[in-house]
Amino acid sequence: MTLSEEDYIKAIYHLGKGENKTVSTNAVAEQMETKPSSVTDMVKKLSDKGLVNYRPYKGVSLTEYGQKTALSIVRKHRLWEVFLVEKLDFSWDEVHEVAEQLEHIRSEKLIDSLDRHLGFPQVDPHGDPIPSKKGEFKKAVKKLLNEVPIGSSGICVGVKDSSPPFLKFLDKNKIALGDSITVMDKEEFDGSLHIRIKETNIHISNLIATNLYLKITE
Amino acid sequence: MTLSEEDYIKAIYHLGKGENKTVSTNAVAEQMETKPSSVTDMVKKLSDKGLVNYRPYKGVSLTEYGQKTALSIVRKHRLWEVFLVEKLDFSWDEVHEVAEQLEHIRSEKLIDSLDRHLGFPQVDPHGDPIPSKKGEFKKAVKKLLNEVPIGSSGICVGVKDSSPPFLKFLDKNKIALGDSITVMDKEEFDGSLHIRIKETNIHISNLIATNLYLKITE
DNA sequence: ACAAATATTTAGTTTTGTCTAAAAATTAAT
DNA sequence: ATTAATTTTTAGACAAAACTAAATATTTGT
Repeated sequence: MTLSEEDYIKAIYHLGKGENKTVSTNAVAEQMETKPSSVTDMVKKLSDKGLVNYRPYKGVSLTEYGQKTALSIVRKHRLWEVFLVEKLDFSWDEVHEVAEQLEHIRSEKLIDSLDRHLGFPQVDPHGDPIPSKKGEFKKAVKKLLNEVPIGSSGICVGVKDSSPPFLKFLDKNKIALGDSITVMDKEEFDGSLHIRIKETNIHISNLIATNLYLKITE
Repeated sequence: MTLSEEDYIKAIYHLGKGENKTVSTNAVAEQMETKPSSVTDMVKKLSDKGLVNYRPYKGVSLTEYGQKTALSIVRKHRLWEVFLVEKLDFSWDEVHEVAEQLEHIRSEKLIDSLDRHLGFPQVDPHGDPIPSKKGEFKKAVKKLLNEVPIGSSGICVGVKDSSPPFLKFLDKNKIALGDSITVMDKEEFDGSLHIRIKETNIHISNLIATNLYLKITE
């Protein structure tokens, strides 16, 4: 597998949203920032190698082997992201570019050791699940905080309202993207929530909760 | 800089033994496991880019810019080696292949953070010095243990006598390749040495000391 | 259902890094 | 100091991965 082949496999995987959908040549071209004709060429090669199913004009999907390959790349990418954030103090938004490079390093021992070194993390800093060595992993969904059931926890991944007052509120309450949040309890009366964030419990209104996105793994 | 260009720069650097010697096309070809004609092509390109001085039939050497580049690659390689051994429990002889890949990762922040994370190590697991960010570093020399002055320390990098009895002796005394050894004192009478290895002091004969190589940084 | 719009593929180039075979320069040997 | 041996370069080809422009399918709108 060349670097380029790996990038295509990953692109097809992500466009299929983890589900193994058939995706169009154009979609792949856009994702890869390349031309559709280049995609056609590459997809033929990947098909010859048994990594994808390709029917001209009809699109492309991953074979079982292709999926395994994609999951192994995703696993490496996400483990490196955890490493960068946990061990090297990278922030949430600085990790992607470097992980894009690190995900291509070939060494099974390296990845297994890294996994152990990090304590076998289940999710990356964006709340996305890390596939196991065998390629198993939980699905992640994005939900508004007010829709998260009591007892569940997730990673804060975005805001619905991005007005300065709201962002200022988050800042004052030390709520940041990438933080892990657990819903401890809900008040029936006003829909306000008791949440736990970074070892402290706080109480937030329903309005706040309807403007914060969490990523939850089931 | 492409991966291949980086590999050539590193090869020229290593053939020049850290000193900036002019090296032959053939020597580079052998080091890179490629053909001399390929080297000629690449060396012309590197010359156009200002990384090497090249005179046809006369050989090639690094420019100042080329040396800077080489040192930055060597720095990355050696820092990753330390990481693999110290943090991921790789053994002495497993690190090289993986570090060859990791040394090409491009991110200044990554390397600076890694350096800090590792506690700004001065030498890699083979006892070779790690260039600073600015490209400064101490020279390393390989010496027999009996030639090491009192007070100096180095990394055990090899044996002169590799007979089973000697290796058994080393094993029994918990002396292994990659260990850091400090010479605490010498006995005038028989040339025996008091050395410190892994937090314990032991006493070894002169004969043993004449068969162990240390790498010392001045 | 047919023309127009869009999506996809084909054909022909380009660049990078490699190779082989042949030519030229350098070094060594008598 | 010539010839022989070795080293190095040149010339021409090839594979990978990209591109452009043209041709061909498919989809859409009326």
